[in-house]
Amino acid sequence: MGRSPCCEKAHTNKGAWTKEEDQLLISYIKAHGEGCWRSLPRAAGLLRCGKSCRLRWINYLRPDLKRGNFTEEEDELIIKLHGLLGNKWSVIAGQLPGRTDNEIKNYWNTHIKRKLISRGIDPQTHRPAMHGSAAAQLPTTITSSPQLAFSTVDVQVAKQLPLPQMIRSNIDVIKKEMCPDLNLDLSMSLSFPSSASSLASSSSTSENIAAAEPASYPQPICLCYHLGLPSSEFCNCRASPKNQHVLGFYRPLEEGQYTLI
DNA sequence: AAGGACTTCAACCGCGAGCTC
DNA sequence: TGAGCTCGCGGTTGAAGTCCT
Repeated sequence: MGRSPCCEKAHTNKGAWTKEEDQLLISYIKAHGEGCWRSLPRAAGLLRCGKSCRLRWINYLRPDLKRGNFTEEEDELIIKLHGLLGNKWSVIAGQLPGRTDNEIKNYWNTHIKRKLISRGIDPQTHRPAMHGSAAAQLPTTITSSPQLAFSTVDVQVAKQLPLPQMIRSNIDVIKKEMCPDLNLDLSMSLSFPSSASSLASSSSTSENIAAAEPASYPQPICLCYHLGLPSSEFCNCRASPKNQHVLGFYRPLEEGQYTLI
């Protein structure tokens, strides 16, 4: 029944890693690859627990890590993703190649929080900082609380998927588990009638009908753009075949093929 | 130069999900 | 079926470095 403990805590080192320990870990992983963290320390000749080895490798020793300061673009992307996802550091890190969740979490706490506060923005809600009754009067809806909507993120899957697929994955979970009857079609449009004829039935003036001509509609607006995501990287929005004034979020299938979600 | 205050970030801790036996 | 284990996550800590007086 069960298994033996992952390590003998009494015989493991703790605290800062030495160069020798780093070298042992690097050489072992180079030779054998990442694998069973439980058996790695003994196999590599390290007096550390597997958890500590994993952390050291992931956060510090991995060769694909990007060292150095965060760029302005990375800053802004972190802020936007945090607004969408909340403290899902691993998911956010998945969108920033070469950065770790620990690094982003530290950077958020030491730099970005302060930056947002200096802009007059509450770092938790991403809203203008307010005090007292003004803050209390704000509505608290699901749409104003993205952290809630993403609370059931399958992090394992999300970390490996591009952002649009991750959103799709969460929508599936929310549909199935939370609100099976809820229509979560991720399409949006401005609040104008779906056709001139329908408008004609509700209004008898020719001026209104003329004003509703499709040619006079404004360009459709994309939610991804509104969120500030770089279109080339994440956005696959297309106009709906049913209504050219509605932008739907499309999941990429193969080169040039998309499916509306 | 000294030492106290503040900042940074690597590492630890505890927990939950999922897996194994 | 359920106890126990592994893995990975987010929150927290504390040593080391930097700034300020």
